[in-house]
Amino acid sequence: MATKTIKKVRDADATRARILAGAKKEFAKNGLGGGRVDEIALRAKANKRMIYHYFGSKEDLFRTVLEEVYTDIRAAERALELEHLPAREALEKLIRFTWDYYLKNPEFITLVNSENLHKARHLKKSEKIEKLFKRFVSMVGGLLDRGVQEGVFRPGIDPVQLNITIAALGYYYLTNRYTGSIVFQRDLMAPQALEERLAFNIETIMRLVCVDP
Amino acid sequence: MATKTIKKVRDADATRARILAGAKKEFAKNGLGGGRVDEIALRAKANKRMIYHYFGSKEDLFRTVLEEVYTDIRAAERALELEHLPAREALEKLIRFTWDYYLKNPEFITLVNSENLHKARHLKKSEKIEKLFKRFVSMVGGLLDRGVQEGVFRPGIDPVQLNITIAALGYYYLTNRYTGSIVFQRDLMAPQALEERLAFNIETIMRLVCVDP
DNA sequence: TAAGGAAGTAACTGTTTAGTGCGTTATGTG
DNA sequence: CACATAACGCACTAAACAGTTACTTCCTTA
Repeated sequence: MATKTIKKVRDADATRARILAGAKKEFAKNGLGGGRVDEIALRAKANKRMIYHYFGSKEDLFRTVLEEVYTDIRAAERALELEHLPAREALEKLIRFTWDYYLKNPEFITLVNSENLHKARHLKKSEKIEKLFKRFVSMVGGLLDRGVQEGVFRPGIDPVQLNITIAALGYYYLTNRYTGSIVFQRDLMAPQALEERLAFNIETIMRLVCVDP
Repeated sequence: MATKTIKKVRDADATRARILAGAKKEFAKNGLGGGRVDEIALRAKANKRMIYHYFGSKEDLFRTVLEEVYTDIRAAERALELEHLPAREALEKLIRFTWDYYLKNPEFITLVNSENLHKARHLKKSEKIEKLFKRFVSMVGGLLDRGVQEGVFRPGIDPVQLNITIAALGYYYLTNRYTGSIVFQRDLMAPQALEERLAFNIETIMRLVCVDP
């Protein structure tokens, strides 16, 4: 059966994409320092030479992976279209989304951690990131203003602090899932524990933001 | 001048301690995967052979470093003696302490991150950790109960969830200081920014816990 | 359809790495 | 003082590593 997208024996785009996906997995699992180029080639079913052909170096490959994951999460956030919801509903939806995204994309957290271990030196070289976030912060700022007008949110809350707080509540719990399960002696990843935590996070933010929580 | 503690040319305890301190720095800076044993020997002004003599392997050295930093933070927490303060004051003191400790001991955060990247496989082998935390959780539990009796805290708050939340608010901000400063386009580590964040964290927790915030 | 460039490969290089074998030197003890 | 033991250091190994050389194979297009 002939299809429009014939599977080529040689396909630059597909190979590049496989390498990127392989790199994401490998770096997420072992960090930048612990990640192995040979292992990435293996995962991507590509020759190691191709990695250097398409990405130049291990560090540049890591930078590209980072750009991709940041672009992805912001795109998913934009797709929520929070502008069309009442402020309170929109806020709860954002909290739920952030939690679910971290839960379903654990590599996002480990990659960001790895980048911070390296003092964000790869992100510094990236040009496309800053614009991405400006839009996001102003969206949350608009959401807060709208809530104040509706009479449901307290005025004077900094959108950046709120963003950080929403992220923090989910991120910390999930990035420390392993040590946390040991020191607190309970399975933090059990379905019920996850539900409880999300409810706790929503309550924490609502009490912080709402006039009448 | 003769002193009680003569500086010996050969001093097993001192060498062991220097290695441990060097390892803490190196692992904190580069993670377990990126940390180099040769570099640890250099930092510790010890021969690499001694590392294997005292600690057996790189992994066991990492485990020992982890045990040390967890023991240290819990010891500092105990020294707060929160039992002797009114509940509300005690809670605020705990929030401030957590923030300050992360700020002054940034290696704690990076080491814990590294351990979580490796799914806590070193902590799993450690025996002294669990007891350490049991005491801590029950202390916070007692604090919450006391606050309820005093009529200042809401009843029914899970001490583990509260612990996680207090830690999360500081930890996330500080572990993501580098990427955060880029994406939010403000210096998250500026003295004023740090003050503002601590105040925001205290408000978040107080609104969550207190009857009349 | 032929040519030229791009996609892809295997085998290599020089270096770095965790870990060791074995000899040397200081130190507490009888 | 002697001597056993523990502290220490040199110089090595085998493997792993990021990156490269030199080559072959396929695909596009003129």
